[in-house]
Amino acid sequence: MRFSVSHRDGYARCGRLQLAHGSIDTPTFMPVGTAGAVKTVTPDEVRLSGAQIILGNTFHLGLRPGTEVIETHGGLHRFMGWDGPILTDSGGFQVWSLAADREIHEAGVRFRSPVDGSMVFLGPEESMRIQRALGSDVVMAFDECTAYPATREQASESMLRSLRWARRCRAVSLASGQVLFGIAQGGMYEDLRVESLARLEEIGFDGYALGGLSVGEPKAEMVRVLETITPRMPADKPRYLMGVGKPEDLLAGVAAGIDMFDCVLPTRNARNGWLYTASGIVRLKNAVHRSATGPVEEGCECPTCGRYSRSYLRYLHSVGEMLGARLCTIHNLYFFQSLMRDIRAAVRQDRLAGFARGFLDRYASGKADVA
RNA sequence: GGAGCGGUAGUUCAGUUGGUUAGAAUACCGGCCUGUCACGCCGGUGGUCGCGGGUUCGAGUCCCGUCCGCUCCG
Repeated sequence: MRFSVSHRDGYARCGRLQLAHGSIDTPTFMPVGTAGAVKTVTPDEVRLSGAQIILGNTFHLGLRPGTEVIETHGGLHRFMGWDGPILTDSGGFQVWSLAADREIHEAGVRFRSPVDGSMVFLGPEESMRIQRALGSDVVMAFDECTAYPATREQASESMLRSLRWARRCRAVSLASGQVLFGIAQGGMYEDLRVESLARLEEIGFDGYALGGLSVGEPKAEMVRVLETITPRMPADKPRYLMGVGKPEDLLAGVAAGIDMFDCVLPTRNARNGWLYTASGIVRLKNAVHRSATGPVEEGCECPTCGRYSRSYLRYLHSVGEMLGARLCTIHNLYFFQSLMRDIRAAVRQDRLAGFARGFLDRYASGKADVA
């Protein structure tokens, strides 16, 4: 792995991250392909949107189809037909979001498999073993995502456990070319976050992530933690804000010094009829688009906007045609990637603050959802 | 011509021995979705219970008449 920052604009920075399966421009947005697929679209379509790296998930892929199947293909890249970089989430978040029937022990977590209902166990060593088999470029440490709200004691205990687990993850040897990122926790307590980060650095990781944000806390809380902690993350390593976010969050994250983001919003929202545009969100379900012959976004260069009207997309969505979900996903992926391109250009030219103001003005106008 | 069954939300239907502001699903309208058990979740509008009488403190529910639909028998 090689990471180089080529330019800074305040805390914001742009650069290049070289991984086993290719290089990516940072700041970057990673589409989520949890179960070995960016839902509804092909790897070629993902690539065409401008995405350079995608996510896979240890929890889901380990449960089904299982590492034995993926290993017969030589790893996740060939299994799913994506030859670019892949980052795999460790499964820690799933253990948190699938709260039912889970028991957290020092060794790891026992929980009910959503696949067949049996009790399964996942801990740091298991997560590393699975991610090694998947062959992802970036392996994430197995952590415990602290719930919100959490008392200081809960946040501290959870953060310290994640730290002990991080040390165990680091002790497992990965395949050649794979790099390991540590995840800072600490809830909304800044001093706990600082401690988490410092002790992760002592262990030493190839990159550092902020976990446990955008888990239900008020936006101002997230921004506060983001802005105070990010500048204190190691400057020479990639910084990853996990699970975020909305366009406005990406701008806030980059301004604070984040290099990597991932979020399900562009893909999930597409399936639910929300389309992102520079002038706000187009809610396809709204009747104003019933007979709208124009594209989702005037001037958008994505394949969807090039050929299809809002009226047609609304119709496809309303009747549940799969093509609707595909076309909307393609547009949203394009939108997020082109936003990141614009952000990188702005950072390179020392005008991120101005760009953000202009973007947010227009984006918040809500003009997109009017006839 | 006779008999039976059925007419309740735009649609398909529930509505207990007659008992408060008649429900559901779906459709329609709107809101939400942040390391994806998620083509999902939440909410809202919408009905002179075919029509007209009657019994009753009270009728979607019981009685009479009438119209419409389906089935069967002549």
